[in-house]
Amino acid sequence: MDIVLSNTNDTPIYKQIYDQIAAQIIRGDISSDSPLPAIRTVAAELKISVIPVKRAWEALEREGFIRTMVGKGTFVATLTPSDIAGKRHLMTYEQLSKDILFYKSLGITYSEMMELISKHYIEEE
Amino acid sequence: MDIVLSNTNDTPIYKQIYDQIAAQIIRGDISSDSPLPAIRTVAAELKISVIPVKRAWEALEREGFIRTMVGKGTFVATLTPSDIAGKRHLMTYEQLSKDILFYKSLGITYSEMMELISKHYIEEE
Amino acid sequence: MDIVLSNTNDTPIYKQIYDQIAAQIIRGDISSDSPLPAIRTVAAELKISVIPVKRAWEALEREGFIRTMVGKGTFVATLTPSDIAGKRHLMTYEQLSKDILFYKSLGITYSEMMELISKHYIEEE
Amino acid sequence: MDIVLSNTNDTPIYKQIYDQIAAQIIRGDISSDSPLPAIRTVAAELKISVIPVKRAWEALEREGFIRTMVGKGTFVATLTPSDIAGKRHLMTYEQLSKDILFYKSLGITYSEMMELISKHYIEEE
DNA sequence: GTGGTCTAGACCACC
DNA sequence: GTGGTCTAGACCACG
Repeated sequence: MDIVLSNTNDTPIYKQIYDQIAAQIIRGDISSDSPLPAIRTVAAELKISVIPVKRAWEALEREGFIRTMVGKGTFVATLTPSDIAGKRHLMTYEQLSKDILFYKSLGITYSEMMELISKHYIEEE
Repeated sequence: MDIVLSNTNDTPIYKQIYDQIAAQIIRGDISSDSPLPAIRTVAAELKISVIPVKRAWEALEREGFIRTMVGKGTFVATLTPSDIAGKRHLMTYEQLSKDILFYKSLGITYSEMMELISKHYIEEE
Repeated sequence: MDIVLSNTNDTPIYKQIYDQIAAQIIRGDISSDSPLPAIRTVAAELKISVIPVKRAWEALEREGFIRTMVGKGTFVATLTPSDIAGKRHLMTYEQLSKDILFYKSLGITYSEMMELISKHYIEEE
Repeated sequence: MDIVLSNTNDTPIYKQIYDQIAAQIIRGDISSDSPLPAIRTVAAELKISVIPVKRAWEALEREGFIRTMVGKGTFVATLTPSDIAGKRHLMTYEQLSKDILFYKSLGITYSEMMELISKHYIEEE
């Protein structure tokens, strides 16, 4: 479980956990059907309460990333490549459309956008 | 005052107002020194309380977009083109870097990103 | 009437007028019994409404700086040197005690205060 | 939380709270990272609405005195001595320069000023 | 439990 | 008329 939490960030803790696990599944860092650590273990490792971890797990289950088997633990769902592609699309689409609208509303043109993206992608490598 | 509020959106009302007015000033839709409608007028038009309007106005003043004269009203600040460019940069930069990090964490490559942007820019025209 | 108004300042206009005229009387720039310009004249010169000028005049009269003679105009009151000393004391005392309390609450010591004052008095000459 | 509110004072409640908390942090009466009471607790203790308390907290956060963690509470920021010195300077400088200008406009000389300060500092001890 | 936001109404100072 | 501040109450998200 490679999870890094940030306090300076205003993103809620449960969301940070959700995003990072979802990303790891989408990227294939965690493979289908592999077991996830127990909620309490994660909470202890991250030195936080179990509540946000539980909320993240619930969200992951709701979105089909993981499945819980009572008494046995939680496991990454059985995902086909097309499942993963679909989920990846889902996670990018919503935020992206919000952002694009925002940038367009500021009068950012397509070419300016392209330039900004390139710059950031290169800058941060 | 072209302001459109969304309830389905989880963005707070005052932030929606702030973003839209700031965008209008940045785009030049509202010119320097022109008066803004009274906060109570805006509140009435949008059928909301004065509080979120007031909060938006306060934020706009804090960021130098407008200036308030008690008893006289609020006015767009006197902004030079470079002022505007600076504010535009400020409003895009922070959000963008957050977003880029998010997309990269999902394993989105540079070319995929470019593709997504193009698609959205074209799609929504 | 040497009056300079500031919009950037959050001090109300009527108070700015009041303060400046009172200061001119205290300093002796305007002598006892000399006539003040008509309210409308001042308003026109300062390019503001008559209302704040009127409020300033009322405050000046209330504090004994000027007296109004209906149909004849307003005049600086007849002030003895000790009257002036008293008024000067009045205008400094209230603000000063507020300020001192504020600076003391921030843990500013007497010697620090002295140093700051010296610095500002010299700096701004 | 030693906060004393004044009704006779024309300073808004939220400003009084802000000033006093900021002063306590600057003086070191409240140490870095220590928790502040819940805004609703403070509101109840002071027998006022949560609004002015919230506004004070927001201003304190904006100025870097405290940091808020939703669901956990608010805490004094982690401040180095030089941070504190900087904030102290900031809070004194602006007000002082305003005051000095005011007193100078009344014809108060440097030596008179010094005398007044001494008198007040001694008087109120 | 915590903070974040909003409503509906009120009173005040300033122009 | 304008903005500035406050109350008393409510509902929500987060931990």
